Amino acid sequence: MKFEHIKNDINTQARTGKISTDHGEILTPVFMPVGTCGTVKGVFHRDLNNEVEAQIILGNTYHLYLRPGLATIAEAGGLHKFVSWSKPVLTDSGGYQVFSLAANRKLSSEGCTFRSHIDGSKHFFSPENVIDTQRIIGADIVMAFDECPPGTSDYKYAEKSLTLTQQWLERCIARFDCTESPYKHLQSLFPIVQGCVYSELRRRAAEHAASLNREGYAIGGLSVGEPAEVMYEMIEVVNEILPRDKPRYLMGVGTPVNILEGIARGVDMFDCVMPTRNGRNGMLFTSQGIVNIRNAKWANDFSAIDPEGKAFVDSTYSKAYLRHLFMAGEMLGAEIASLHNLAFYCNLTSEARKRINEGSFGQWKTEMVKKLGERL
RNA sequence: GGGGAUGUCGCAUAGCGGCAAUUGCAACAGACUGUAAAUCUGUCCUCUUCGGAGUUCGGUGGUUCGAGUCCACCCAUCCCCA
Repeated sequence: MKFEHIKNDINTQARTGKISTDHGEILTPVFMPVGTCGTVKGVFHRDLNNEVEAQIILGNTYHLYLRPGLATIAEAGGLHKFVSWSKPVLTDSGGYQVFSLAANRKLSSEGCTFRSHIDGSKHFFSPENVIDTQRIIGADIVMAFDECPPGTSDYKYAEKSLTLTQQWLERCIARFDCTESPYKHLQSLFPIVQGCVYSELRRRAAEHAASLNREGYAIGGLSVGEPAEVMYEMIEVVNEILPRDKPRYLMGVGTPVNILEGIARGVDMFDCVMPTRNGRNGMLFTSQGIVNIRNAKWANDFSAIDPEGKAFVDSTYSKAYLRHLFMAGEMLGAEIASLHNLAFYCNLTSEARKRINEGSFGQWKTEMVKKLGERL
């Protein structure tokens, strides 16, 4: 993997760049649709390519390991082939599931024992086997195995958690560097900077990660319950330290405004379930702000879903029709909303790239944040 | 004409002397940030200063401290036999 720095914004820390992988190039800043179980829920790959213009999608180690299982993925020749996606893939390590499925797991310095949410079966993840698993899945970008503490954690717990994450990171790297892709394409390992909401811990984590000299870095453990302002502050602290010539990935974030604020602080990569999950639940991110399409006020609004939207669904279908689909429980509604939201997100980052390259990012960002509303 | 059954908050249901009244659906609103989510939460007779207050279970009377629940008559609907 190679990262080429293209342009720095004049007024902010925003920058554009190009990541080159064996499965193609990624222009940054980029939004990466989440495809946890080998599918971006409700969206055809064809539409991810042509309508959303997704450059890379995510998969999840925990979910794919449990189902369909590594044997199937290996026999298929890796995840790309299994799911018929020829562009880059990034896999999350399962660290987030250690957090979100906390009730079913037991942490130790060795790793994490957990019970499957599918059938209750018992499993064990260690930094080593999580790397091996991601090798088999064949992700272009592989994430370190980390612990993602809640945003409300106290300093003591956050520090302890960070120490564990750092130990796991070194083990991940050791394993990664003595193994190779079974499919002969290059893979890269990104460390994850933790440290909760504590600047001191974030600095410590960023310095440690930076010293390990990897091809890219992630900022994890944000947007997990802390106020947005605190998240922005943590991004600033970390990006001050992370090397400028490597891509920075803010994990799991966020709202359109979060993304713009992240870009302004030097973040290059984002992923979030919001466009798909909220879309399935009837919430649209549009150029005119938030639309809860199930609200009665749209019942007879025959205007386009988003007059400024780039995806075909935006101009093809009306708000009234989309509301009807949701009220009737028709699955096409969720599909249209997911496609629209993803296109909105990817168009937002695409526009950000254009503005940064033109030198007008700062002003545009301020206007967009105002337009999209404080809620976002 | 004779016999039987049933009427509860939009619809459907529960309710068998202490009830503003069960549950489902519908409706209305909210939440969702490295996906255990096509999910979840709240409201859903009227008014409310969220403490309550006022009117309800086809209708009218009655029994009772107390009636959606028991009794009488009436009205409506459905079924069966003529």
